[in-house]
Amino acid sequence: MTEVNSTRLIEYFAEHVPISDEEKEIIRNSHELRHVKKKGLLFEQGSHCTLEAFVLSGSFRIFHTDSKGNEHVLYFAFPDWWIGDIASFYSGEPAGLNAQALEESIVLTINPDTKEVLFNKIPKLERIFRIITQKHLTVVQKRLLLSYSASAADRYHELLERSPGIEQLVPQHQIASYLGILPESLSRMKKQLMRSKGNSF
Amino acid sequence: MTEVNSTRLIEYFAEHVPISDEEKEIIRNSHELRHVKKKGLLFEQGSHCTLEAFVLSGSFRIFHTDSKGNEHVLYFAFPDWWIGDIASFYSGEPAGLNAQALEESIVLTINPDTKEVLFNKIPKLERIFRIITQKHLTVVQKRLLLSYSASAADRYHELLERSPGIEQLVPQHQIASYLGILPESLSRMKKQLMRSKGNSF
DNA sequence: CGCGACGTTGATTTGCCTCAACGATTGTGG
DNA sequence: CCACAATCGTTGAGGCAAATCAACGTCGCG
Repeated sequence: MTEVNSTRLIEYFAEHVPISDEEKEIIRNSHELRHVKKKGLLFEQGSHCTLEAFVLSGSFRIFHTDSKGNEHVLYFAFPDWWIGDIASFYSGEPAGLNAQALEESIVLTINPDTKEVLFNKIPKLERIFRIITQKHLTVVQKRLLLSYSASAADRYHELLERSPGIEQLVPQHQIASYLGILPESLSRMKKQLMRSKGNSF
Repeated sequence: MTEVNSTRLIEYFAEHVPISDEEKEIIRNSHELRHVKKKGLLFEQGSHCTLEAFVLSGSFRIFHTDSKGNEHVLYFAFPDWWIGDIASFYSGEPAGLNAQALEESIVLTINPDTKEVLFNKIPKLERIFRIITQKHLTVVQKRLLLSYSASAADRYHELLERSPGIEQLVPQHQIASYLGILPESLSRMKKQLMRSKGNSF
């Protein structure tokens, strides 16, 4: 079972660099299969985040709860995505993020020590994670700049372009949270957009 | 001359992983020393960003100009920082960022092809850049969440804590730009802060 | 000196928040 | 299988932080 499900992760790595059979075995043995129930938490703010997870099936929201108790979605994760709290994972500090399953989900997890061993055994994996992290960084940088320069409506359109079909996958109030606005505001915004779009016919 | 100045970069790498004399030579030969005049641009929005630069002396602002012509500072860079437009550097797409020297500055630059060769010759450098990128990512993620959850005043305090002395290094209107607000708003905010702080004595 | 860059202040507007109430839908325990 | 609660989206009234537009003083510098 585990072997079967690790297959997707191996394929994923192999898309970046060639992986030998021996290395595949090492990768398989470094990860653990884990089921997460709907609304189940993979890691939690305040506790040490001791895992990074590769999503095999299902979906997650990674969010932060601020001092006023409000939740802010940092990103959503779907199959082939990695989730984790990098700062906590590598430093041992308490996590600043939560990862919650939006539905019944299956992931492959790895802990910090095992990941370090894995990097030592297969150094070329460092390259893959460098590239993944760079891609993630460019997206977050773009979102930061948009949060300064663009209206909520513009950010909404940017999200829809970058993640088509997102509206069918996550409830609207969580999209609002991702955009940094309240559900009420998104609801009003959509009404406005419908009106101006509708009028143009 | 070049050798002398490359020293800091070698030291910087050596803080992460051991570097042999032979490798030092490779690193030296991969980078070019470059002087940048005050207000000079290291790379520019719309053109392919063909360099990453390690700051030896001076300082930079990395900013984006939006469709309305407004500039937004993504970050400031000081000695020991890397600057570049990752997306453009690796993909060849037009850059979305500008890098401008705030003062007379000196950097070491590397181009994409040379960097790839460098990674092949010294694979353990991948690890260093993975770690650098991760650190950068955590900072940007935190700023993104703060832009949603915190007031401009809170973001201002966060900046001062994370970069003490920044006010002596960068003009106030550029700090406002970094915070995502207008210079007028920062000015008013500081007056307010002075008042409430002053009153507590 | 004169010009441009920078910071300040004022008056007004606006995008989004806050608080509150209310249907519709989902799901769940009795 | 129904009854009730929870979740989700919508709508309204009012408020606030920051933007906008405009004017003005100061400083540094070619």
